[in-house]
Amino acid sequence: MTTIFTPTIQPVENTSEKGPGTRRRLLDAAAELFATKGYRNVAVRDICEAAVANVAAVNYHFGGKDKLHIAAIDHARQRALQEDPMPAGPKPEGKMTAELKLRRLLRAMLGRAFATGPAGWYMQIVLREMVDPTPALRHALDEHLGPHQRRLEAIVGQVLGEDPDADRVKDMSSAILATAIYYNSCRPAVEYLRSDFAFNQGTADRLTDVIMTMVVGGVAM
Amino acid sequence: MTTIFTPTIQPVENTSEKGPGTRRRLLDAAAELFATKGYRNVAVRDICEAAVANVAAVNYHFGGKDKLHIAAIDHARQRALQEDPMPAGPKPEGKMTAELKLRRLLRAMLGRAFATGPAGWYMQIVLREMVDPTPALRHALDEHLGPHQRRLEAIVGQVLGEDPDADRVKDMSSAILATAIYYNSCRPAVEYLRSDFAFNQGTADRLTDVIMTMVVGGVAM
DNA sequence: GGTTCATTCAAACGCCTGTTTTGATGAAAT
DNA sequence: ATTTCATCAAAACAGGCGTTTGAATGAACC
Repeated sequence: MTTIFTPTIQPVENTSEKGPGTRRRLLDAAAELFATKGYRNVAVRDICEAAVANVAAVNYHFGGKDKLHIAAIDHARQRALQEDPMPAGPKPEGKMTAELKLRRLLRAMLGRAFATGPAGWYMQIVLREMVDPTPALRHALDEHLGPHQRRLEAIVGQVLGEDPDADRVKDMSSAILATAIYYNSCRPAVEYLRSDFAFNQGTADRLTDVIMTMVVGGVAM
Repeated sequence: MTTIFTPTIQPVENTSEKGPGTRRRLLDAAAELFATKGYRNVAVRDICEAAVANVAAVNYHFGGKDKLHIAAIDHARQRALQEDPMPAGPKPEGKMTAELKLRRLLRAMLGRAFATGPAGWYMQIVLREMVDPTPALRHALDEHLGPHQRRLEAIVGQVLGEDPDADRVKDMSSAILATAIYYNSCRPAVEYLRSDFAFNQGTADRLTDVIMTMVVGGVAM
């Protein structure tokens, strides 16, 4: 029984020339489509067409649409981190005030919520999981959104000078997350309700200011 | 050509005994299922089974799943208003302070976002339209969420003492709406992220306080 | 009794979905 | 030269979907 020891041969992922391999093209196409249209609104055939691959490729490389979904979530984070390594990074956060830390994290969240292209896929695909859960919900919360939310709560706790487990801290953190979700997942509705609303980085700056004044205003009770 | 004048005979909607007619049962079942599971996650067969009706009934009475969806949205408002006529009603709002008006509106939004049963269907079904638009999006925004949002912006404008069209007013109003959407549309994720979170009216009270302190704190700049 | 007509029903239709099958391809190993 | 094996591709598959069909029902009206 040598088969047990065959190391499932990681196929070297085509480090040669002639562009990325099929597996990588599927991950890119899936991440983009899942992020922009949502898991249930994207057919496997759409992904394969976008990736210039055969319909059977998804099942061959990933074992099913759901497995590809989970892989695409992790892949989206890698793409986002290599394009925009801003948050979570061991930045010069050491001596920043809590308020500045919060401002930077909030700005990064909104920046990604507004971003188009690979940098925006990650947040879009994870936030979609919250508003319309799929079998990948637990993975997204355990590996991605959960840790992020705890980091947010820790900073908000510092700003408010309260225990990170206090209801008030968690409620305010949720309000911040909620705003990111809103602009990220309700984009068509926002564009219809506020026709003058511009989804650009300047707006992200303005919203950062508004929310920061609300949070630090909330400190004064 | 007498046919022109036939009044499309409103079938009296079965005012007699033996329970509501098929059309009404379909509307109730559709409103509940669309609210709890979402338009795309509910099959016409599910609705008909819940309404104890034949599969063809939806097309006979409404002309298609999409038409039933729009009718169910309007029906859900009627059900909500007759169960809980709180918001929008010509209450003694005349002499209230702007802050109190806002508190009452916010409390009503959160109450409905948390509500289970017919009173909660309306907000759930409309907010779902924002995070996962369907062909009924324009109807939901024009007839339901749009007017509500303008009312919210008017009150926030009064609280902040600014023009209701100012960006700051609209941004804060959006943050309030975003919070309602969050607790309403991300319920499974919230329950997983905050296992101690209770979806009850007491929590709605607490959240009302938190958000109010953030908004009025934001006044002080 | 006969006619009309809104309503209900079982069955089927056509389409789209994710998945599987079967065989071809081509480079690497023997 | 032959075998091996990961990869790809075309076709078919089974199931679910929204919708349509055509007949049966049954009360209202002449």
